[in-house]
Amino acid sequence: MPDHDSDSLLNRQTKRRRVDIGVKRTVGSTASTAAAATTTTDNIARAKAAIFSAMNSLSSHSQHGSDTDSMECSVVQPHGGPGVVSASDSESKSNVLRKLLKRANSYEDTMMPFPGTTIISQLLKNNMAKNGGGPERGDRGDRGDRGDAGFPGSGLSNASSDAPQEDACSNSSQDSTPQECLSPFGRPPGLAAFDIERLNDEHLRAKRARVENIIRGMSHSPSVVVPAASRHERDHDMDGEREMELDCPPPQSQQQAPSSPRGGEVCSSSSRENKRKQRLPQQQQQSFTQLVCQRKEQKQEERRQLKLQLEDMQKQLRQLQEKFFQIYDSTDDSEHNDLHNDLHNDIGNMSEDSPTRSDTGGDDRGGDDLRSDNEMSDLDPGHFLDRARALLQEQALLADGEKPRREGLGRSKGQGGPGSSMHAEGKQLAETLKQELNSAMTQVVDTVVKVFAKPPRPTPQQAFPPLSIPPERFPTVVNGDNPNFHTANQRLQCFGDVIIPNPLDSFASMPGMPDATNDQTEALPLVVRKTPSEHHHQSSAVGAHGGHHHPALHPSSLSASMGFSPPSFRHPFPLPLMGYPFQSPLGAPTGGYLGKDRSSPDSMDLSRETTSLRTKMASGHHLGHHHHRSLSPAHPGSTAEGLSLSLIKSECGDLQDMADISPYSGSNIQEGLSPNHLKKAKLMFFYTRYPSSNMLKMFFSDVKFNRCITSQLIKWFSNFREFYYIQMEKFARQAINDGITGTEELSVSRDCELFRALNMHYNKANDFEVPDRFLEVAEITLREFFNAIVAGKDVDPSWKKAIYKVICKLDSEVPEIFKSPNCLQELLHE
DNA sequence: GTGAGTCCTG
DNA sequence: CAGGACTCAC
Repeated sequence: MPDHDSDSLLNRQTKRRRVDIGVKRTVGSTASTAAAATTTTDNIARAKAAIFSAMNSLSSHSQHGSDTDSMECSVVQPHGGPGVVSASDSESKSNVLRKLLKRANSYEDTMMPFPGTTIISQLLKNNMAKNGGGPERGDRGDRGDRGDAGFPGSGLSNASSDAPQEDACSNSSQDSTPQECLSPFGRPPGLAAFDIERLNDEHLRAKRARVENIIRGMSHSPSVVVPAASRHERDHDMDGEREMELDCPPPQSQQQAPSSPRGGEVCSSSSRENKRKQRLPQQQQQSFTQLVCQRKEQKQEERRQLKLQLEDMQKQLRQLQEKFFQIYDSTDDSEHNDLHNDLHNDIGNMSEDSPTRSDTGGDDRGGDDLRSDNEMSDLDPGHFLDRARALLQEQALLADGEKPRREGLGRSKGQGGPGSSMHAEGKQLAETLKQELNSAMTQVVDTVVKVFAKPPRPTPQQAFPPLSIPPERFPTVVNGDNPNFHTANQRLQCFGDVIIPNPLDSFASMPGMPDATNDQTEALPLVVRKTPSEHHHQSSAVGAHGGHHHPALHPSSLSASMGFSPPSFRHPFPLPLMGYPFQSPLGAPTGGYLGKDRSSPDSMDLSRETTSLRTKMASGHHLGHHHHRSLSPAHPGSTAEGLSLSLIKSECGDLQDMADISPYSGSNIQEGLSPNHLKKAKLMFFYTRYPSSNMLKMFFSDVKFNRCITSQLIKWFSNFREFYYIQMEKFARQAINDGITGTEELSVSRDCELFRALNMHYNKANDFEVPDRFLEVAEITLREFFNAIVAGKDVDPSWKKAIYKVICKLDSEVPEIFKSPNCLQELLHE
């Protein structure tokens, strides 16, 4: 996995870790890497074939799309008369396949309003076919179980026709035995069949029947036990492989779901089987009975997986149907007639044709196929169940009295009144829906196909089901009971999210899960995947501002990034910020400050200070600034400052009294220093360079003093002095350089450069008249520096201390007005 | 040990 | 302007 330069180290590490895990997993569970790779390729190829088939379903509305399908499946499919069932296996095979394909096309036609559903049906068809039947064929599964006999009412006579048919189509290579190639369930995969239980039972029974057939065949030819076994095993493996290729992915997504205990079962079972498989190479002579037992276990696992997958698909299908019904619920009856007719026909298709549909017989779709399907389904109790369910669903969605009309409509699909205006509207709606679904579907399909087409650089044979498997691979497959089966699938699943998006996942989650696409394209290897619903929920929850966060602690993005620390944030309304606007000496709390200073140079100063404060805040201090922001959005500067100061308080751990003061309490005592306090301190510097702590307390009586506040104020003045002395030294040296020889030539006036620099620093707004005394002190200081430098005292590291001593004695008394909290306002208004 | 102050850095 | 390191006096 290529590391992106822009990725942070953490991300890179994470990615690497994930990849490593993935590799470990794969390697750990792979007995034969090469074989596993081949199997993976096979799986990919098959998945590709399935995708292409689905795409064809989308793009091809033609009833003859079966040609394409068969071509892609590498199966030469002669076109025979529909409904003709040959007694020979090969013919039966062909017919069944053709039927299936045709049926699929007819589904496509009827399902056009639901492109996604069409694909789902395709996939389901594949799976169901592999599993040997449709959901509603549980009873038939019984029949098949009893003896592979043909189904009464079904045109198919072989018990194992359908699934292997698909297998043959997708794998296109196995010398499948007739039994394997023939499925007892030559019926269309019904999506409307919501009876999962029956489907699974049928599936299991079909598997069992096949296994028994295999056993029988093996027992009849002991002389060829090993080769036959190999062959059978290979076939079975291929079959299982194919099944897993489609079956596994959805279970994986569900495996991750905490609420899916079956996922764990599958996982454990898979691991168990893998272990078993790894042992098998040393037990080449083990009885086939044992293999059969294992096969049964595997079938059960597959069944469970299939069940989960079907559940997902059915959920999505229901969502689609409900949406569709809701859309047309508001339309009139005529619309219902037409659209519901179509829809129900589709549903009937998915549920292997409903009685109603069988009655009509005038469907647009292939009549023969449908009829045969109907014939089969008519005798199926499960079909009535499905039908009843569909009706109930309709009733729930439609107004009373709709049902009879619907029934009548059901009889004549496509007979909906074309002249109805509502019908036209409905058509428009349908078109819109189609387009939307088509676009979504196209996106997903393109993505999947793209991904599939890229990585393995498949050869033509790999792109589609390989025609043959290298003989040398047989032993591996046989011995390991297809050990690569799980391995490859695991690998596919593990990297499915990144490298190989599972086609089933994409399709399954497509209709109702817009996130599915993102989910798949996201680089989330080995990361626990949520079920689509979970995903959706999660994303929605995130969108809804993370329901997991405590309401009181809703940190803003900034606070979150800064590492908001609730414990240190005891007061809901930090006073530094809160109090500041209310006592602002510069004007009204709400805007007076900004309104006045914004136009003045001082506002820039304050902005700068604010910026610095913000910088400080951003430098890793923890503040509940989101409260400030929300409470005084009009005072970003003061807010920041207050925060900064409150931060200081927090850091000092002197927050005991903070909770006592509320910004609305009217108290003049602030918990922190505001920008105005800083400004005031600067102005005070014109009078005193070395204020004592007591003095500061006196002049900042509106501030609740603590160690931190005092230190802060002292630090302020220290900084003032620093700048002051720096300027003095600077100008003293400059004077020396200018050739001044005597201190008498040195003077500090209001228009001199030194004063301007100082005034700019302490009185940027120039809205305060600097006392003359300060000029005197500045002049004295400058001369001191000049003399010291001239005397060469600056060689002494502490040569300034003597100057400090002198200057500290020059402090003058600060006017009483500075003791007023509103001194700034008063001073600046003078 | 603590506070005040300075120096240096950012 | 703040913070850290450091010194120094108490």
